[in-house]
Amino acid sequence: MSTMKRTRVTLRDVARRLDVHPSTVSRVLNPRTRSMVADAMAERVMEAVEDMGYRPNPFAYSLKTNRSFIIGVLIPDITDPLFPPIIQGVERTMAAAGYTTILADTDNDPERQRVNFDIMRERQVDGLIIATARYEDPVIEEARSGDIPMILVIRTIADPEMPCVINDDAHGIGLIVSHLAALGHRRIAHIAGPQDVSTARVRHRAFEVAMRKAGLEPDPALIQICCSFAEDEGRGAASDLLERGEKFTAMVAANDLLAIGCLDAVKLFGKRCPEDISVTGYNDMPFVDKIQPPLTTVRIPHDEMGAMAARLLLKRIEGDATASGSIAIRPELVVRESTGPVPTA
Amino acid sequence: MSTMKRTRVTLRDVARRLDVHPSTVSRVLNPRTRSMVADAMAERVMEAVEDMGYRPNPFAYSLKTNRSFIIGVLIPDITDPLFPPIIQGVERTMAAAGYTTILADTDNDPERQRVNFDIMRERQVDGLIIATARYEDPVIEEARSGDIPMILVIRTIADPEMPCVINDDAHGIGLIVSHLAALGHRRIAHIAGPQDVSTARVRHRAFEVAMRKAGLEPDPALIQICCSFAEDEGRGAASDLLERGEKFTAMVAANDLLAIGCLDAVKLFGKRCPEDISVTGYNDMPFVDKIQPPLTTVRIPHDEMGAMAARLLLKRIEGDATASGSIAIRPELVVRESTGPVPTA
DNA sequence: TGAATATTTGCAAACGTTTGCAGGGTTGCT
DNA sequence: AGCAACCCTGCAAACGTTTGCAAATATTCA
Repeated sequence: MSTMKRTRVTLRDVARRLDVHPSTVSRVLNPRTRSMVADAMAERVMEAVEDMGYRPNPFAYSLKTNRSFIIGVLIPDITDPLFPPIIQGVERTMAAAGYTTILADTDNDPERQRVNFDIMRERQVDGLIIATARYEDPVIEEARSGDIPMILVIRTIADPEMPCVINDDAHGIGLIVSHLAALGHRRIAHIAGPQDVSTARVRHRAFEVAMRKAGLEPDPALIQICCSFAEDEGRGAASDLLERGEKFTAMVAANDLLAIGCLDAVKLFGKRCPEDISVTGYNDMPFVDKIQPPLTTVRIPHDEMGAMAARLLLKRIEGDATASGSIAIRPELVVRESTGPVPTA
Repeated sequence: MSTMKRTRVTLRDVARRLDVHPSTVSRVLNPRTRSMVADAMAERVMEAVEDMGYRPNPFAYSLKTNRSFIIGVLIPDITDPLFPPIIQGVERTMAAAGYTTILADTDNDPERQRVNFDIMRERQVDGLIIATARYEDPVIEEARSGDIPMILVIRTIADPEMPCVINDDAHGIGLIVSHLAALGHRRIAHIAGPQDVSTARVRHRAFEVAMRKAGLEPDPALIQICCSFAEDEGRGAASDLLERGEKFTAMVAANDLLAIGCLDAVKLFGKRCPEDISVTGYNDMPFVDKIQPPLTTVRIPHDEMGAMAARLLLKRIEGDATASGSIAIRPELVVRESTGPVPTA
């Protein structure tokens, strides 16, 4: 075996060695055309392919067929613990189906979202999984009519026709609110997320309807809207509430990161959680059971959602355009120590 | 503007429109050959390119040039909070340089590492950033002689010639041990990581030399070796120690995840941290300051390391093969509340 | 002015596949 | 035996670029 394998072995090389035409080799290798060639020949071909260590050139293939077997994933911020499990779910099921995943982190910036979207388009990805959707998202809207299949995950857009894999936010918030109501809380604050992303928006609405359903009137003074799903935003919003001297015994944060910020604020103002104020999160992200106090939150199976989105996308790519339909997963409540009975004031 | 843009516009299309040869257009677009064509012509070409919305076909380009402008990243487990910042660092600097990043999660499995490595090879990546190296790693060893540039990050292999971006583990462990020694600890346990990865191995050795340098003799009975960097491994190892009734006042875990497991075990056995036993981690991963008690650990700038690895790789890809050399970053100690003075027994 | 040289563009052959079409050889059927 | 039907394989034209070489034109210089 020569150590100088200058150039990779090509379809033509193996054809030459067998003294057949390249197309024959090609046909043997392609399952769809495999049956066109005689078994004996196929046998010989496979042997030579094996022996020579032939590997198809993906560029030539893609150039010819316009299929890249690459799918793109758009993530708002990969350091947010929410997203790695999703990526993992996507990557696994895609890899199993023979696809490679290319990743772009948009840093929560619509401008970078657009740029990355274009890059993926130029790379001719076979499909796109998007976790960066804003509620009204021009990039996605205008790309919909395009030729490239895409699935939203976690966040969706205004148009209900858009295929997506999300969780049932209304249900999740319902669980939280009735949990708190059952503990006797009546004055409950809501630390809402950025209203241009669907999850934050829906959770906000859901909070109000859940309150009413529990026989409580949501107080506008107790609703704070944050600009992003970040810890310090949560801290700021909760501090605001506390500073203004608002009266409340529980805070429903739109996500775990915000909730952690709230916890900070509670400590900062010399209050205790849950004795003075209960706090809840959303997502049950990793390690949220290790913080002090362990956070009551809502669990979403993020990896599973990634996998589902991938499967949905595969169906679309493989032409089953009818196989549309979105999926909304039912989250479950996980009660820990950040919620407790309302203080007997 | 027709809404039916059936097929993307090609180099030939814009050439035809200008009544020039495709090669001319190609030359205008390529910075290296740009000077070959007259300015006036170049002007016209650019205009047409702009106007027709021409985008080069990456497959054709790659097929011709054997350059993919794709780099691969091999990660052992993307849900380990250690790695997202690295990925982010890599992705950002690569994107800025015009490269796309493809990601593979090997799930800590050598077999999957090999498979993913091969896939990337077949995809003709221009370079590889590898965070999955084991100390003796046949896959990497045998790929070294290959044509494809690669940089290790975080973990390295036995051969010191291999280019990598790591942290100075010996220094980091030194900081930890002298911190504990200064607090009066004399019987210090070490919860080591899997010895087939360089970080765990080096930290283990470093622990012993740091102990001696502090005038203490490391007790083999106080050294536990875990099979993976996982929480439950840490819990198991620490429980073992406690169950055996070993006497010690501090535990140096090889990383934060193991440390969290240790903390669990301490609680489980009715001890308090840091009053009874001090615990330290390594990495200063996100949220480790929020757990109870906030963890004393060693900080590594993961995103920065990702970026450095990317820059190093770019240099190699761009032919500056001389620009080798590895980088070892000096970590810093961050003291929180999981370490305290030795209990006055 | 004429030859040498420099500048600009065109030509055509790749790069490694896929695939419609056609031809040659077998087989089956009447 | 003759014809149709089939099965297998080869042929050649793509796919959209890049690039060495040649040709044509413009410039320089003595």
